[in-house]
Amino acid sequence: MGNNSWIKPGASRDAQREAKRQAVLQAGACLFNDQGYEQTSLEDIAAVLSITKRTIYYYVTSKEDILFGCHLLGLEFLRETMQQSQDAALPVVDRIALLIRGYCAWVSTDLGATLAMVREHSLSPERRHALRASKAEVDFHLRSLITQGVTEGSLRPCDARLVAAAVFGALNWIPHWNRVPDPVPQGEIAEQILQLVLSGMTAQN
Amino acid sequence: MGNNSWIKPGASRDAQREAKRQAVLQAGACLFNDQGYEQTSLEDIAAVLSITKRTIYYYVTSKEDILFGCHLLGLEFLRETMQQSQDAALPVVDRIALLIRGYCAWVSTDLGATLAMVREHSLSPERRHALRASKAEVDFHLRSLITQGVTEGSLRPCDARLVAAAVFGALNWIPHWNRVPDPVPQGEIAEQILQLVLSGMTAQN
DNA sequence: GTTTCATGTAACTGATGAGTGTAATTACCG
DNA sequence: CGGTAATTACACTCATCAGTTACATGAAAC
Repeated sequence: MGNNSWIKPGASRDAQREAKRQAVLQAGACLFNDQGYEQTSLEDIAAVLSITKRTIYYYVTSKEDILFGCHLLGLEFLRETMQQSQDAALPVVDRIALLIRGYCAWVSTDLGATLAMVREHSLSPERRHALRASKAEVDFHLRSLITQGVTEGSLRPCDARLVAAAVFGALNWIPHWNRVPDPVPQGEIAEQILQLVLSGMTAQN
Repeated sequence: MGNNSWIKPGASRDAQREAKRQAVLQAGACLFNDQGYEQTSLEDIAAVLSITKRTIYYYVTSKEDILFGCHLLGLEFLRETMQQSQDAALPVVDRIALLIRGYCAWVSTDLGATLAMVREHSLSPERRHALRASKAEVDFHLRSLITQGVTEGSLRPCDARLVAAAVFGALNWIPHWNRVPDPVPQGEIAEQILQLVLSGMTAQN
């Protein structure tokens, strides 16, 4: 490949192959986010990587494969973040804060943003369902944290489903407005959202 | 047209023409939201209206025209809502509540949801910029309300730009998850979001 | 040093869908 | 009624783009 900076000379062929496959996914994610999935041709992705369309098919079997690959890989990264907030020893509020900060960082990456930016219509029904299930898992995780907080009294009573949807809305919307040029550092966004969803915008008494 | 329930027999030809044009936009918005803009063909829209593709071109000049028409018409409806929250006699918090409730109702309509669901890539640069300007106007409206609240002390100090983005994220995300079957009544969503952004989810002391 | 992997070339297929031309037909307004 | 507006039928062009074929070739592995 043209700018073959990602090739690890010491790695095995399989590892290199996987690294290159992920480079395709990464480039795809970036373009999908910028131009939309439908507006991105495989030639576009090939051009970014300085390879030919034919070579892309050496690593994936279809365009949909790239999109779904982005989703799978993205969700893999998210899973790491989610696990930090599973630590039952921490107070619920801290766990929610961990989740929000982690999700915010994640959705600010290309692979994370793809989950929030590209709609599911271009996937086959099976893959669409699989994807929805994974997303529901994340959603359910926050919901159960909220429910737990309400039960133990640290959170005010609310409809956990709707509040979780609102929080994920605020987070998923980030890549829609925080684009180049001049993106706001992801950490600042996380803190503002955290403050908002934990304490609201109203001044205390 | 097939199901010509929208034809007002008493109306003038021009008024009927405009009514039918809006029926095209409405049908387009509905399909765009359901299937995505790219995945919706003009034949699809024609089929919903029980007319032919050729007839659609009697009312619009291009597919992009339909999308942009949805945006313009949708923004027109939003403007009514926005004006309610302009009433300077009301407390800032009440004005924010009016805006959130109104926006929530609006984004739950087909024409409103299109603004939040369909990305701008399919529009010409000029139209894209015009659209962004209109959206920025709405964004700026909430920002200035927040700034005002912070200045007068009714709202806690915060980055108005980021908080407004978070609120609109929560709102714009609604049509992404609140689909048929089994949609949550729009009013319930508004109340939960209001409570969240005004007071947060943490229990008071 | 030869075999397998990786990539390029370049033309090709096939499907899809936007948008048009034209003539004929139907509805309806004055 | 007569004329104009609205709509259909339908064949057609044109562009784009995913995915393929077949062959050549360079590079790394063993």
